[in-house]
Amino acid sequence: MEEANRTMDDLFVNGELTEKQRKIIIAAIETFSEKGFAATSTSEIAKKAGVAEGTIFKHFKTKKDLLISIITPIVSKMLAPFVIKDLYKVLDHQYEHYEDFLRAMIENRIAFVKNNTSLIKILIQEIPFHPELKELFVENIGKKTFERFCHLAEYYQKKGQIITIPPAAVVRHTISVILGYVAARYLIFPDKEWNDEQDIELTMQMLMRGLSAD
Amino acid sequence: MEEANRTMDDLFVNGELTEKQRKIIIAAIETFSEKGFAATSTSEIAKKAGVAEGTIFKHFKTKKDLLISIITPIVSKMLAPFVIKDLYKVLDHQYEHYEDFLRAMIENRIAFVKNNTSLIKILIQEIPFHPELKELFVENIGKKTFERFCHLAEYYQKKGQIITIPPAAVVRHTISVILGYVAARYLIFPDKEWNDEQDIELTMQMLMRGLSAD
Amino acid sequence: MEEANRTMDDLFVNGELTEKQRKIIIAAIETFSEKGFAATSTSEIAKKAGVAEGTIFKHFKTKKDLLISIITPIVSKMLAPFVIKDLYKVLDHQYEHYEDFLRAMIENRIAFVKNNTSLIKILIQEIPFHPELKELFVENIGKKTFERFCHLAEYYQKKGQIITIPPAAVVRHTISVILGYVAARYLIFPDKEWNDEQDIELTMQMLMRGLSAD
Amino acid sequence: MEEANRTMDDLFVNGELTEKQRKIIIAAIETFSEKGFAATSTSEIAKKAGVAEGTIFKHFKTKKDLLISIITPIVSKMLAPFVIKDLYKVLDHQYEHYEDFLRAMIENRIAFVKNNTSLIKILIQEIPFHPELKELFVENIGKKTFERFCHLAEYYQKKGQIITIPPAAVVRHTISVILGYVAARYLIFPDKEWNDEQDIELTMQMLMRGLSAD
DNA sequence: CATGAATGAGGCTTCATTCAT
DNA sequence: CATGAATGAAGCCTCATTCAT
Repeated sequence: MEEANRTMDDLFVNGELTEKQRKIIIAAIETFSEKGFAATSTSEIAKKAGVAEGTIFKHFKTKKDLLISIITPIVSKMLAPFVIKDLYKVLDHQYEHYEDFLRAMIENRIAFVKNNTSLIKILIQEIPFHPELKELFVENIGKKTFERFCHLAEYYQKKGQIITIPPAAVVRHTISVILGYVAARYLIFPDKEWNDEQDIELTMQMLMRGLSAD
Repeated sequence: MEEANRTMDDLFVNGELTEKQRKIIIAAIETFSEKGFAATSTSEIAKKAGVAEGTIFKHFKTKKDLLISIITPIVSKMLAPFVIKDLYKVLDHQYEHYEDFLRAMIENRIAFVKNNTSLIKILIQEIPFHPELKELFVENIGKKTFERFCHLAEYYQKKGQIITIPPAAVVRHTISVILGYVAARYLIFPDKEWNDEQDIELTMQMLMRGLSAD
Repeated sequence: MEEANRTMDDLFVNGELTEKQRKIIIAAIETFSEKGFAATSTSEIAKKAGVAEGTIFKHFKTKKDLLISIITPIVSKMLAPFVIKDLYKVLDHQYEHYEDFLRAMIENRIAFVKNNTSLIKILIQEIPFHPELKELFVENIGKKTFERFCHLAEYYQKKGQIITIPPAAVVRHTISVILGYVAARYLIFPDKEWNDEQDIELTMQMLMRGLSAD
Repeated sequence: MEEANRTMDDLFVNGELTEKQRKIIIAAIETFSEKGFAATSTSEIAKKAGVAEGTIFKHFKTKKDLLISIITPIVSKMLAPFVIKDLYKVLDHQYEHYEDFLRAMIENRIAFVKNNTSLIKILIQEIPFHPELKELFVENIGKKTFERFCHLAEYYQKKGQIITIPPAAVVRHTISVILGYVAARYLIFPDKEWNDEQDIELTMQMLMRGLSAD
């Protein structure tokens, strides 16, 4: 596990996981994200984790169970609560402008993606093939987060800062732009040379111009 | 095969494929996109194609060969030339405004995604795990297409229509917004109720405001 | 087919074999002797022979049939009759001494092995696994040839040239020595450097000393 | 496994082989020697060994691995050291005459062949098709053993007991005669009626007469 | 708790053989 | 006569999972 995935430890260390369980999960994350869930064998995970094959099944009834044990925390404990907390904070702090909020947001998201590359890759790869995961994701991110975000958008619309079109459209556009940048930067072409500060700045400009009232 | 994948037939029918080969490819596309490459068994494909398992291997040396035979055409024959031709057309027709170009573009892309949902899903899912595919993709789309797109952006910048920031940023932003919309609409939440015309209109507005000079 | 297997052509050309049949047989001999019967696929033979897979089965009902069609001639048409004719010649010509007979014999056998390396390899490899072949061989070589050889030995024993022990023992010993040399020279270590003339001379000496009366 | 292969147990029992591994090896030896390596299926071996097919591959990475695990011990642990030890013994004990040495030798070899018929059959059958095996064999037997044997021959030549021709020729001849007898007796016609004592005696006589000085 | 030998179902692939053209 | 597409049985091997130690 490289530097990049620092949060992972936070996710899986503090819990009531034993040392072996942690090793298994770490190994599984690494391998799943490299080769995909279906192409990863439990024996490979066992070897990489330094445990016996049987040990995996003592802790995770099934290979799929292991996948779910990996994905659930990101979705339900990390993404959702994270965002939600932030959103509350946002509403409390009352960022004066949508732009301020977005800047906080984008920083936040970038940090998250940076620290969880492997996990996010797994999430993206496996969601389409596992209905439970999809539901988990849609319910948490798709519904709760999206809804709150919409309220926020409305709030800034009422303040006259951003155009008054259906807030859902604002939100989707905002997410498109941010995720588009983050995905290109960290998932698709992580090895290209990037000028992070400038790129973010430009992206913010284009996004804000597109949304600002007037 | 549902309605949605109409272009597929264009891709795999006209060629010098025999009936059986076509059936195999169709079945493979369907299954790969539903369950993923690694989780699909050749026996399953054979059954769905109404063919003996051995027949698959008479036509495709390897299971992976089958995957490549499916993906190569979308990447090299469809996406790239498609876009490139369009870009030429664009330069010939001399769309007066970047917006006109974008509207043509977006329509074009939407049609393409609509008709090739399965293939695109496979492409997205499998690229991370197959270096050859990744290279194929990067070389064709990432390089050629992106470059031409940049030239276009510059052209409209010189005409004073869009902000003068590095054209690459303009292009990335444009792609983000378009792909973000298309992905959400056709790949991630195809079953949500959408108001296509309005959504596209709004997206275009936000995009154009973000990019227009002044 | 290299120089070494010249007789093969004699064996399979003159017969009523069509061109295709000959090509198939030549290809089969080459491959069988290189990789063994069981490890050779009919498709490989077809490719090497430049014919369609089906063509093989038009001419040889079965893969095994092809093997038998290859081996039978060496055993029944070549080895046996060859030897037998020679033996008659021997008895006619009335080689004065057993040694003269042996020298003729050894030359004869060496030429035979040299020209039929591939075929003999196949013969040796496959006989143990195919009872019909074994019987074919035992009947023709083991019985007929051996018997005649014994009569000859007796003949020279009566002439007082070789020791009077059971002729079968004389024959077996003679064959051991000759085959031992030939096998080492042409089958087992064909690539070692050999001093043919001297080696044969010495072998003959040791053999003759061992057998000569007194 | 019949009586005949008693030594096999010595070869494969004492090692650190588990019971299952032993069963697999025994079954493999039996089947390989009966039908040949290529014509033997792993499922057949499993069935005969009373083991699941997968178990074979837990212990031997590959079918070929199984073959090598069978052959290596005969070549490297049995033949070579056996002979070599004997040769030392020979030189220590200082057999007075080459004949004494040969008698010891022939007895020794016969016992070996008797107890390892199956293994030797496999060895002979498979060496031509597996370069690694060939090298293994040539290196151990062909080189080391042959060389030592030559020194011995020289030794008896100097003692004036056997003819002074190149020792290599003496050795090859000796081996021809002994192997010729042993092969005929135990491998080719094991079912013929043999008069062992007399046959050996006669063979020895012919061999010795052929080699003795004067 | 942990191990790893054992399992047998199933995966990919090859093969001898058939048959319509 | 020849072809080669098609077959399905069988081959080698991998895998998730179990269980006795």
